[in-house]
Amino acid sequence: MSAIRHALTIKRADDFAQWYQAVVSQADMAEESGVRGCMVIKPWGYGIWERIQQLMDRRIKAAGVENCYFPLFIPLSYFSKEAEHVDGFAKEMAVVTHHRLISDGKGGLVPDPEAKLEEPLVVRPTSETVIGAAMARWVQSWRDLPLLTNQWANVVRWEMRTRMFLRTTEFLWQEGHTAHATRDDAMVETLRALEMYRGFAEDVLAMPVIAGEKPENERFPGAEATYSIEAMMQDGKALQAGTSHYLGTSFAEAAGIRYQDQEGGQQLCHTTSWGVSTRLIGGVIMTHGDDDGLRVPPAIAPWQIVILPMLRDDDGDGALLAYCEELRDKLADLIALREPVRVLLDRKPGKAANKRWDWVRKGVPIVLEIGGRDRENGTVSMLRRDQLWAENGKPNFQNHSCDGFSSQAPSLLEAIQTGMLAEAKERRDVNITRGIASLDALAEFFTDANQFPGWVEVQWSKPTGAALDQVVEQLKALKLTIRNVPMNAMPADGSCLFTGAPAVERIFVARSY
RNA sequence: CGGGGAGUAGCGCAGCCUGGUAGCGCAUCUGCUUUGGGAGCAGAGGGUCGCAAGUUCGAAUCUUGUCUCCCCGACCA
Repeated sequence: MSAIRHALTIKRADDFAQWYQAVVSQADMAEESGVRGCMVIKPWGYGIWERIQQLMDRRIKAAGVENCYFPLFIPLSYFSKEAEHVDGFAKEMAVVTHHRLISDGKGGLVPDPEAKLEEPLVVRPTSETVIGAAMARWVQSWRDLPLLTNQWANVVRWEMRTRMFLRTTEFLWQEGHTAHATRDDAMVETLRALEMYRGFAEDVLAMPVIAGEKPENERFPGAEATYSIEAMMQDGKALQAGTSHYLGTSFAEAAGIRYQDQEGGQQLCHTTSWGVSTRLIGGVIMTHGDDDGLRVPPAIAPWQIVILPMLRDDDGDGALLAYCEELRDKLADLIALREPVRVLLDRKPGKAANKRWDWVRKGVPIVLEIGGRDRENGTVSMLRRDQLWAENGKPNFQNHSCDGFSSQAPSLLEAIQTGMLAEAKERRDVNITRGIASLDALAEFFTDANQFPGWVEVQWSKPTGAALDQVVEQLKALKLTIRNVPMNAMPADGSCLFTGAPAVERIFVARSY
């Protein structure tokens, strides 16, 4: 085993943070941009995002939600209409104050004082306010409801500490915004979006998640209820991978989103918002990556199968390439995971054995290396990314007849997809601990010696206000946070870990990103 | 935003303390030999040392400022 020469030099177990960065760069997903906290997303990383976008967009539209696009700039005054909302975001907003530059006389440029904006524009950190203003125009009658909109956009939050894909200053996301006649309708939509995210994470990203409600202290600024999906990373930390908010009527009140009901009265709308971002890619890395780099679930792999011809710069190359092209065309006609198979014939110069490791680091599900002998015998030499190493410590190549491989390719890709989910699910389940009943026992469990503690499910009495603040402080001392209250948990049957009062529900407690 | 570390060739680094106009490995290019599994030998190209001021005859090296990245903390939908 120790003879294995891994494709990365840093291992997960040695330094998870460094390993994460190595995957991002070695898989050629993204790089630094020179702009604080902002990244350049390279073709492989962006290709994964495009797959996520495409499949998520399909689900959004299937729910009757329509795409729109709203401005990047939001007048500052829009924010001041909702007090909690502005408090939540004030500290991290980029502000545009001028619209022209002039020479500073020293060869540089400075904002022209003459060109100061009357009202500063905020670069959107999220679009509730500007979309709310539009909704106020679009909704007049009960017949206009529900109003179901979504936008794919970039947003900016001036975070103090950034990490590629997980928390960048600018990030890409989708934000759904809906308006409804009643609280019940809005809650149904909030939970529909949550369930959409849960299903997407598991079926598409092969990333098991816990869907649940966030505690009061973790709510979106201005929301009445916030729900999240939480995924467990391989270091045992939790990643909030998507959120859905029931906003009540406070945003409707701030923006004036009202409708006339069937009795002729004016009513405030109940609104929701929900989003997932490029952070999902960080989740995929930390769920599926290994000591050889990324592993991309087939559903979101820009290329699912890469063919590497073993060219020798001689007369045989033409026939070999023709053989590979024929195979590529055949595979591209197949359907796997309900879409045409995405197969690349990599004709770039270089030895197949070298290019193989680039694709391993990128995490392509299947690599086919094909040489002259394969062409003569009608075979392919296959390497599965999820079964990379043979017991002898060498790459685990498997030989198939060309026809045999083609006929199996769709089911193979589907098996890799479900296998990755099963593996991640098992790892998550064995790293959830139950039965810890006191704060001391919790502290004991999360000692520094326990390198991969995972999550703990505890029971609590759901304190609010100052009592909740105290709980949050106690957890903070242990570097812990409440992740969420899982939707489908067993009913509580014990006492509160924090207060000793009878417990009312179960919550997950963990370290988090 | 506080504490610590770092920015020198595409990538990874040495040189800096004790100023004298730049070096190693990988990658790249050329040639030859190899080649069914991350090739070998020989040769070559490539850097205003993050940026800006200052000290100096002279700055990668010393001083100050600034930008960016990494780690820890605070913050964080």
